[in-house]
Amino acid sequence: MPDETTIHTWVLLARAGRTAVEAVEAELKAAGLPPLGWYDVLWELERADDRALRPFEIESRLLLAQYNLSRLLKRMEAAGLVDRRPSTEDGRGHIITITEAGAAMRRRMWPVYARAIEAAFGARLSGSDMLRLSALLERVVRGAEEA
Amino acid sequence: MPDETTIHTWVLLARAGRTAVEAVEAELKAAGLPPLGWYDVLWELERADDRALRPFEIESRLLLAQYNLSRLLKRMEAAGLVDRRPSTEDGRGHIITITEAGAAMRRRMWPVYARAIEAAFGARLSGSDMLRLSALLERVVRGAEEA
DNA sequence: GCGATTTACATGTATCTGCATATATACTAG
DNA sequence: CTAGTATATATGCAGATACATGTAAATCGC
Repeated sequence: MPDETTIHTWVLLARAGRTAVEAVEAELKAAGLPPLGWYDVLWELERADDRALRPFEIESRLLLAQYNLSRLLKRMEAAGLVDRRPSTEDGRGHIITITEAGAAMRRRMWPVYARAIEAAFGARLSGSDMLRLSALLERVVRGAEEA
Repeated sequence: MPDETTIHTWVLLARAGRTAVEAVEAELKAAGLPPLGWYDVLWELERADDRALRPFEIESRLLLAQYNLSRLLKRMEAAGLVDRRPSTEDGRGHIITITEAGAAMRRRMWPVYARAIEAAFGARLSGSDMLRLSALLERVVRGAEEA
């Protein structure tokens, strides 16, 4: 059973994660831009080999539920930010690529995203504290991956 | 603009918070219990004076959107876990109290919740690291409250 | 090389959330 | 007082999410 400190820290972690994301989402929305999930997909695609990924690859990288990603990609395709073509190697599979409009959208989102991170989060900790936090969270996240 | 470490830490924070919550939600669901939000409301009520709070008080303590809480309370009332009566002091207001069934539900949820925290989170950090993480998150959360 | 299982992805349906707005009461200025 | 504004709560509607399940192709066991 967890001790008091662990419980308190867990609650803080949940709250800090939620408010951090909400702050960024609010800025994106205020700027008339799509939500964070769209950015994540665009970014994964842009840095992938050939700017292309299979849905199941995006799913595992972003820890999204399969049905959730399926519909997210449908919306992004409808918005013209990604393209979809059947995989030649795997008859079940699709290949998702980022369009030029998708890359442009990601470039428009980034400064808003970055400024929101700095304002809602970066400004609150010194560089060395940020490194300490990073190291601790890294261990929390890595532990979760195993399970 | 944020530096690389800040961005990386922000992403870790968002991911750690989300997976931490999801791990607990999954355990609650597997045990046939209501989601975390219900627990939070029950807990706030139980530790409040007279085990009663106005909706707007719950809202500010849990950082919930007003319309979201309104509907959450409706569901919990339908499930018999809370009671609602009009406020005598404020004609606009309601007073929410926890029922005996609500208190019993919270007691049933707690061990599942606690075990999930320990497994998904507590076991990954030593006691002293947990204290360090707590102190850092505290500063992140406090900063967010100001804004 | 064929049935059984697994993997990749989609979708119907129910529930939840967000947004805008409604309703009613309280407060405040003059 | 009264008009205007602010606060407390609810709700119609649209969009997003969760769950269960469907479809199709790949892989595995024998």
